[in-house]
Amino acid sequence: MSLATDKLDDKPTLYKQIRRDIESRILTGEWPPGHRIPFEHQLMARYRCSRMTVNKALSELAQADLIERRRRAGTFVRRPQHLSAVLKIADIRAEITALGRSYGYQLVQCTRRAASATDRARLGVRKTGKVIAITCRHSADNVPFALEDRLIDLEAVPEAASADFAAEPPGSWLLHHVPWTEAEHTISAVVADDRTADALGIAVGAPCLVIDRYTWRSARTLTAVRLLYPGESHRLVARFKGG
Amino acid sequence: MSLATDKLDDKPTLYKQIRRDIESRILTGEWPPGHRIPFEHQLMARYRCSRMTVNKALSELAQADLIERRRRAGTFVRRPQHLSAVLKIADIRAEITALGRSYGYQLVQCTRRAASATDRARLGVRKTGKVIAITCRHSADNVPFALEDRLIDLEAVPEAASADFAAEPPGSWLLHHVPWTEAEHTISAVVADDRTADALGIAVGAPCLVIDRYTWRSARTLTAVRLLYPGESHRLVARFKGG
DNA sequence: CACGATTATATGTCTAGACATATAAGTCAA
DNA sequence: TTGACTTATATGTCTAGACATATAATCGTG
Repeated sequence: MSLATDKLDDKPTLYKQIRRDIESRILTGEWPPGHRIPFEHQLMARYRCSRMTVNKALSELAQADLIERRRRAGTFVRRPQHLSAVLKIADIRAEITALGRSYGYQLVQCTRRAASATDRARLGVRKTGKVIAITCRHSADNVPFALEDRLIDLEAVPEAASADFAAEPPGSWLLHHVPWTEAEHTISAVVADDRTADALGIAVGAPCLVIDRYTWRSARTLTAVRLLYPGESHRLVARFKGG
Repeated sequence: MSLATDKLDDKPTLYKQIRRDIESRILTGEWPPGHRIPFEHQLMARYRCSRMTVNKALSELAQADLIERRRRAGTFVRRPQHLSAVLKIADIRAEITALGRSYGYQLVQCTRRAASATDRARLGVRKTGKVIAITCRHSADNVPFALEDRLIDLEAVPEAASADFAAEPPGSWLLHHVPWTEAEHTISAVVADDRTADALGIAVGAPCLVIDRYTWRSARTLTAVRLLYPGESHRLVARFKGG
């Protein structure tokens, strides 16, 4: 699962910018599966570079299975490749709409506070600063899909103070407004406590799949999020080809 | 995480041959982790090609995290990465030893029987044939690591009849004796039932991470396996870099 | 010896071409 | 209509250069 490769604090190079631009359009759903990406010669013109530079960006996206390239036909956005896609997508809205289901969002709670000891541990910061704590729920076809519990470091992401998380899911907002250099996902399992069970409409003690995601920009934690999926219903699927 | 390798029937191109040669030396252990692979200019000379061709091969291997490239220092074989290991490796023994822990294996049950309706559904076959059902436990440093529940279709894998699953874990045996063309992993969460709790030494009702893996050879299911990992202890970690 | 400055070198990116090749689309005949 | 043939075109691979940049090694100095 080699996902992307390069730190953002690298000197941005042209091919990485091209790759990023395209990847971002795909991951946000702006270019849905099946969409044909501009031809290499069009990208050459847009970015005023040689074909090899465009080709390098597209080749890497193809190697990551984000796009499919067909001679004479062009380059197309692939359907999400299961696990890697699920793990890559930082945006549940895109995940749900990619499944062809209707997306719903409810903000449960959003508070701004000085970082508690727990918050600081979670974000890996020492200094006490302000944080935003968000709890919200994502649903697919009006059925609860995932419960999100997020902490945003306001020192690292001051712009978040002015975002309206009642209108836009924090994942989407961050993806569009905040560049990051590194992310880590951890998958585990827990049983639902009262609050989780209530929010997801499942029984207390029912299994939940957990994805913890930490996002950094140059060694500084921007946000920590825990996503809880009803364990029996939601599945991460990865399909491989052997040799 | 592109596990998908290039088709064998591709016209072999030079950069692919270079990539394959190097990959093969790494995977066979001929070039162990830390080994410095030849410099680009040496590979240029060996393959009589331009640097861009060598560079393309090496870049792809680097994107796949098989090698690490450092300016001025050279290119080095990387240690196997964790998530890709978990998802790629069809063999828990390799997974545990890759973590530097001691591997233990206990066969709990191994029966050979005519496929029940449940078995047939799980394997996706219609005809009633013989199957082998295996339950076994893997441990790391003498602590239960995973419980395995496997079904092997004896029609599709007749050689399995003569394997000794008391001596060798079925995953290892299959990996070494049976070629496959496709595999699918599904990750979900459940709570431990009596039997699972007992086998893994955890409480009934404790969360477990589940990996279901199906393996096919040309549309024919060879084996279906469910792996249960104690949910709090075992974690699948994926780390990404942004661009 | 310790440490800062310099240098050599391997990789990183990029160009402006070239020819190869798969294939969608168009053409034409049965 | 259908099948066979042709053509146009987008991607696939490759070259022989160029300059940039990080850093291991070396050198020099206190």
